Amino acid sequence: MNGYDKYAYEPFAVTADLAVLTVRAGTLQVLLVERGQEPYAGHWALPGGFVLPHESAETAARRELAEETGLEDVSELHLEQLRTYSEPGRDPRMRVVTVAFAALLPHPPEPHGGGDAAQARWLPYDTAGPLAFDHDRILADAHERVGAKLEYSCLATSFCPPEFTLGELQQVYETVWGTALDRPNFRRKVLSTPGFVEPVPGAARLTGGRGKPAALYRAGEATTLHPPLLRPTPEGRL
Amino acid sequence: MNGYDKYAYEPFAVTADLAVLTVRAGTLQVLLVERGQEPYAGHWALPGGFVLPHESAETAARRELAEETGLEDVSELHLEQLRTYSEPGRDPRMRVVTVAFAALLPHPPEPHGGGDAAQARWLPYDTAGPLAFDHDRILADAHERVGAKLEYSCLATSFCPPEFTLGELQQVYETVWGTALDRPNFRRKVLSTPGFVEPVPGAARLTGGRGKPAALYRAGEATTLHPPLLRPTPEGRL
DNA sequence: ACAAAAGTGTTATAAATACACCCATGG
DNA sequence: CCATGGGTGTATTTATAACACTTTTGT
Repeated sequence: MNGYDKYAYEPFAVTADLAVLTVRAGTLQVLLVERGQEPYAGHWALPGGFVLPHESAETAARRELAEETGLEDVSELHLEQLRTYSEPGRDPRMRVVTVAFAALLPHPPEPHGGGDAAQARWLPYDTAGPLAFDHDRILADAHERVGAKLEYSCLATSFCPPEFTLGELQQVYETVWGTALDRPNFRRKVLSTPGFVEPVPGAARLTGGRGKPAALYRAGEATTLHPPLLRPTPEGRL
Repeated sequence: MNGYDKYAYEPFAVTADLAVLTVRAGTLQVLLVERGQEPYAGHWALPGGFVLPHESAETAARRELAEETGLEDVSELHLEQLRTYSEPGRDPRMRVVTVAFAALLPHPPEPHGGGDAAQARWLPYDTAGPLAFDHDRILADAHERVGAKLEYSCLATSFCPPEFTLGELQQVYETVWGTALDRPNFRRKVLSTPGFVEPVPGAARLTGGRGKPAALYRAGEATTLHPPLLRPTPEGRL
């Protein structure tokens, strides 16, 4: 803690990278950018960029999110700080410490493609091939974290538009977890948790072209689920 | 992503700070160091220090932990990455990005006091007054995270010596959560979770000077708890 | 008429909760 | 013999899981 010579060490660059996730047509999708330069030119990578001197990592992440998606108001979106990746050698050029975030979007706008990236696109999570740097791992961590948070938080509504059906909400769980859920039980669970969702007087039919019109709900005040909604057979089982 | 001039920006310093927690005599205690220099000279702070050019944040945290506690083998201890604190102005001297970790220790060795700190000491969590920088918040985040992980992981055994009684294990939960638990139910829950603890043939009596000698257990193979062991009345209740 | 999706009801099982009670030891 | 902590048993309540069944729409 002594000295504090700003230039005593090789400087660290700090970046904020984003795993922007959405659920569309029953699949989990990620917003990826194609790199235009070496290293990893032509590879897909998570959007992100340097944290500027006056910014916090979260501010930088929000700025990158707005640039990449073209959304005007990004201030209300849930940003989940995942963890920080600081292994030496992550980036061949210099020492980069990356603070990773997960963002959950409802109905995805077509990506802006602005900024430095060659192009930005939504790609299915499963086929999001080998990514640049250690972004495969960051993306996997994001998936795991979001899956876990669905169990004990009301986060799932972040994937939904302002008004949604219980079927859509259930599809969020099923898509992220990769398992089917029993509809009656899911319904009871959600409705019996005070503040998870609240009904909207009026109904629309959305899920498919067919079927009975579903009642609409809005996200409620609650943020946590008690008791939690556990995944059928979690991986960590012994 | 263009240019990559290492010195284009004001450099960021990256530090790894530690919330080292232990349970002693029914209280949650934190390892704190007294600062010898401005700013916050005389204030208590979390131990920590710069991440060196060749280190990851976790490696740096482990190094600091060894220096501060004087423990020889720190490689087996559980280090939990909490989150990264990057708000500008956290440190009045320069731009410091801190990756925070929580460490859980069994029977605490008296702190070494080595390194740059004036002195290091275990202090009760409750009375760990206002700390330097934003360390109050980091410490609170550590407490919250550890409390939450006790619910669905076998982390509690990290607070216990290699061989421990179920009473000691229960005391970890009660101390971290600040609530009393029903002993018979706790016992059943722990023993019915395969791989949480495994019995040691032999018994000792530890908790007080009195009472029936308690059977000893070792930590098992399992890392997660299914179903979880939920806190009686979690805060996020609506 | 049929498929598809929403919504309701019922039952069986498993888990969490709240106790009452006995056992072994130190003072 | 009593306080203290360990350990066992059991009933109640609550939550989960697995279904069968009705309703409303589009084709």
